[in-house]
Formats: sequence, C-alpha cells, structure tokens
Amino acid sequence: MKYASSHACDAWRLLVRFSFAQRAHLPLLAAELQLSPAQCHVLRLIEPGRPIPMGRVAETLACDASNVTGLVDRLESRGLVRRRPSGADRRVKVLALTPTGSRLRALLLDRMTTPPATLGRLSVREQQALVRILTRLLG
Amino acid sequence: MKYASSHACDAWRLLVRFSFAQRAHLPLLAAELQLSPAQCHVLRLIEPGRPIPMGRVAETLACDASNVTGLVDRLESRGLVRRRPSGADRRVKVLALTPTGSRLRALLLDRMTTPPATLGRLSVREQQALVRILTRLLG
DNA sequence: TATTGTTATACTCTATAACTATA
DNA sequence: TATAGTTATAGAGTATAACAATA
Repeated sequence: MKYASSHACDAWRLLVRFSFAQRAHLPLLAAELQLSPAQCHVLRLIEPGRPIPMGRVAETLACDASNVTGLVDRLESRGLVRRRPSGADRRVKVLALTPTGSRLRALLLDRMTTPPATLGRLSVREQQALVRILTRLLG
Repeated sequence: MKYASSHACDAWRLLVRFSFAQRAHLPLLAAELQLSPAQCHVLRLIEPGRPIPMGRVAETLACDASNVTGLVDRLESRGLVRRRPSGADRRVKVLALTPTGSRLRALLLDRMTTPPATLGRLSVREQQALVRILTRLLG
C-alpha cells in the first residue's frame, strides 16, 4: 500500500508534467543569451553579492565537481564570472559575478520568470491560492 | 507596464523554482535505470501502442533532428526502442517501444511521478485545489 | 522544390580516475 | 588521511551543414 493520497499523486504528476514542458524552453532562452542551459544553471546559482563555493554549485546541480571547472572556465573566459579565494579555507574557491555577469543574470532571470499568457486562465483567487500552496510545498 | 498581476508573477516564479529543484533529480533517477536524462525524455515521449515520428520527438524536445538520430541509435542498440516505417509518408520513421522498453518506461514514469513526502505538508483540500488549478493551467 | 532522417564535424556536457594543494 | 578543485580521458549531448530518399 502507498501512503500518498490519490490527490497527492495527481498533483505531483501535474507538477512533473509542468517541469518537462518547462524544460523545453530553456535551450531556446539560453541560446538567445549565447549561453548553454548548463551555464544558465550556474549563473542562476551565483547571486549578486553572495559568492558561492564551487563545490556547492556541483552539489546543487547534482553533478561531479570536475564539471564545474569547465563550466566556470567558459563563463570566466567570457567575463561573466570570477574565481576568488575563500577567506577561511584556502582550498575553496568561490564564484562571484562580474558586473557584466550580473546584468546577464538579471536578464536571464527576468525572462525565465516572466509568466506566460496561460496564467491568465486563472482567476486572481486561483493565482493567490496557487502561490499560497506552492509556498507551503516548497518551504 | 506589464499586464500580468503580481500574483501571477509570484506563482510563476514558484513554478520555475520547482522546475529547477526538480531538474536535479533526473540525473540520479536516470542513472539508476542506466539511462541518460535525454534518453529518459525520449522514452517518456514514446507512449506504448502509440508510435511517434522522430521529427515530432525533436520538435517536442526543442532540439535539432540530428540529435534524435543518435539518441535513438543508443536506445535501439539497447533493445528499448525500434524504428519502423510510417504508413503514409515513406520519409517518416516512427518510434515504438519494445516490450523491454515498455517495462523500463513504466518503471521510469512510476519513479518520476511518485510524490515526495513534502506533499504531505498540504492538507487534502490544498492538494485538491492544486490539482484543480494546475489542470486549468496546463489544460 | 521542400521535407525527413542521416552523416560528418566541432564543441559542450558529463563522469571517472589520478593529481595538487590544502586541511 | 580526507577534502576542494584541477587535469586527462572517454563517451554522450548538441547544433550546423551537406547529403540521400521521398514528397
């Protein structure tokens, strides 16, 4: 026996379906900004003014650390990101955005999070409910 | 001025955030089944008993048609998928699952759509509301 | 002429294993 | 000894361009 309710299963299926539909958008959006999807993910993880250790990027992306080296190499050669030493542990390098990288990241996030017209199908009440529910779900 | 309400923006941002969080799960899930994420996407698109043209796969994945050739080559060499001629247009090849492929696909979809424990944070009422809203949104 | 799928090519992404430098 | 990041390597994903078969 499974413990999840049928409603939970239905909801999850819809969310997963949404993720897959969403996935197809990234390659096109990335190409417009001359980025690869993977580079978009890295750029997204580096918040302005909040340098992030390379290892943490690998962890969040669920990929091997050796990947991040190459991804950051390319972002750095384009002047979007900089490697900097971490204060505490001299083995750790943290990633920071350059001004150019910061602008590109803002553009990227803006385009990614601009709601599509289909959200207009929902009433304001439904939109509010969706926000409330997703906030609880994603905690 | 933007026409989307702030609620719509918030909702969309949460959905996108969910997609990114979800994205990190696929590589691990795929690896358990000896598949790559891209192969999972292809397998997912081939519904049992519903052969799909290769071109349609490329279109849905928003990738070049030449990619699908290689992806299908590997799936076919593993005995999961078969290329078959399309009845009408002799240029078109359609993809069908083998029995093995069909079983693997079922396993894949089952694991992908098994709701995580976090859905238990929501009440049954909220789960129902989420299903209703997402159904309208994705409809 | 236009379209479907393939091939050739080049680059990026990805994991594994071995390495360096720190801890 | 263990960990963070790099390098070398190999295989997979991806786009572009040129091609064969078909429409």
